[in-house]
Amino acid sequence: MPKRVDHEERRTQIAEALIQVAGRRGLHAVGMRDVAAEAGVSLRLVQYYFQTKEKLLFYGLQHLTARFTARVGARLAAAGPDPGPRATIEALLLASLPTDEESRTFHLLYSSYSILSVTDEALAAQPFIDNPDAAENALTGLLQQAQKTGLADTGIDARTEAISLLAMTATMGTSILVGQRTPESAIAVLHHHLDRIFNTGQTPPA
Amino acid sequence: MPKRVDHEERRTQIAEALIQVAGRRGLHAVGMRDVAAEAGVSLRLVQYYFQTKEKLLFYGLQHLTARFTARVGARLAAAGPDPGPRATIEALLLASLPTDEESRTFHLLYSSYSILSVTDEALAAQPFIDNPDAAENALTGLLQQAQKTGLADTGIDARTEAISLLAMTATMGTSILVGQRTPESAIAVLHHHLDRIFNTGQTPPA
DNA sequence: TTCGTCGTGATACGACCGTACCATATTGAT
DNA sequence: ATCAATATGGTACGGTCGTATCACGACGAA
Repeated sequence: MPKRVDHEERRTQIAEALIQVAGRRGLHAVGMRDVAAEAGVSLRLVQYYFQTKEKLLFYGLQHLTARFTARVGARLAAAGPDPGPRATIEALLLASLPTDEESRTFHLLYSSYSILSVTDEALAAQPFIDNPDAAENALTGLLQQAQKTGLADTGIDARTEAISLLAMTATMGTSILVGQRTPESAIAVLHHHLDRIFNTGQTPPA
Repeated sequence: MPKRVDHEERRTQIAEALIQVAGRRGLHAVGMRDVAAEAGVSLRLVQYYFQTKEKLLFYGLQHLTARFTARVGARLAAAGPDPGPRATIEALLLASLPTDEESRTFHLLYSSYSILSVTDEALAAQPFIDNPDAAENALTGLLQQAQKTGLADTGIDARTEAISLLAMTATMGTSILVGQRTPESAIAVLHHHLDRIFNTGQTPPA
C-alpha cells in the first residue's frame, strides 16, 4: 500500500478549511471546491475523505462543537483551579460571546447550522441538538450548588435562571455579530443578572 | 398601453410566494423558479417585477417585517383599549414566539436573513437592522412608564431588562423552532421575569 | 518481483440557477 | 387605424455545483 496517510488527521484539516471559508463567506456559500482550495488539496481529495458534501457538513459540525468545547475548557482552566460557581458560570457565558475571530466563527456557524436544521431533517437528526441541553443542565447544577453553599440567592429558580442566562447570551452574541451591540454592553447585561442572582456580600439578604 | 396591472399588488403576491416557499424549504433553498411556481406565474414575470433575485430578497424582507408589525399591532389591539404596561409587554413578547405557522415562518426567515446579513454586506445595509433597536426602545419606554406609575419595581434598570426580555424571547423562539423547547416552557420563563419586574401586589416592596 | 490496493490528479457529466433574449398579444394615445 | 408602451410567455445561454469516471504513481505483502 502507498503512503498510508492518517485519515482522521486529513479529515480534520479539511474540516478546518470548511470552517475557515464558511466563517468568511457564510455556510450557504461554501462549495467543495472552496474547501479544497482553502485546505490546499485537490477537489478529488475532499471527495475521497468525505464522499459527499452532506457528510462533510456533518463532520464540520462535529468538529466545530469539539473545538468549542475545548475552548470553553481552556477558559475554565485559565480561571484557576476550583474557581467559585460565579467565576465558572461567567467563564462559560463569556466564552460563548463572539469577541474574537474564533468565537465569531463559532457563533456564526453554529447559528447557521441551527437555522439550517429547521428545514433540513437530516441535519436535525445530528447530535448537536442535545448540546444546548447539556449546557443548560451544567449551568443549572452550578446554580443549585451555589444556592446550597449560600453564594446564590435561594429565592431564585435555578433552571429558569440557567435557561435565561443562556438564552440572553445567545441572542446578544448574534447582536454582536451583526454589529448591533458591542461585546461590552452584552457583558454588562450578563453581569447585571449575575449580580442579581449571586449574593455579592454588599447586598445582604433580607 | 395594455392591461395596466397594479405593480405593487403583484410584487406583494410574489413576495408572499417567496415567504411561503422559504418558510417551507429554507431561505437558502429558494430559487426564482420556485417562487414563480408558488405564485402561479411564469418565471419571466418574477423577473419582470423584480429584475434580480437580490431585489426580490430585499423586498421579501421588507414585506416580512411589515407583515410582522401588522400582526403585533393586531395582537395589541386584541388586548383591549389601553391595556396596562405589563399586558402590552406580554403581548409584544408572546407575539414574537413561533407558536403557529405564520409566526414560525416569521421567526425562521427573520433569523435566516439576520445570519445571512453577517456575511452579505448588501443585506447588512438593509433597513431591518434598526428594527430591533425600535423594539428595544419601545420596551424600555414601557418599563419606565410602569416604574413611574408604581407598577414596576423602581430598583431595576429599564433598558437592561428590556434588552434581556427581548434577547430571551429571541433565543427561546429559535429553541421552539428546532423542537428543543415547548412554547409553554418559554412562556413560563418570560412570566417568571415579568413577575420579578412588575409589582404584582402579592409581593409588596420593602 | 509481482500484485493489489491506497492515495491522488485531472477532467468530464448532468443538473440547476440566475439572467438575457426574442416574440407577441393587449390597449391607450394620436 | 397606427403606433408605441406594457405585460407576459417561451426559451436559450453561461456559469457553477456536486458527483462520477478514468488514469496513474506509490508502496507493502506475497
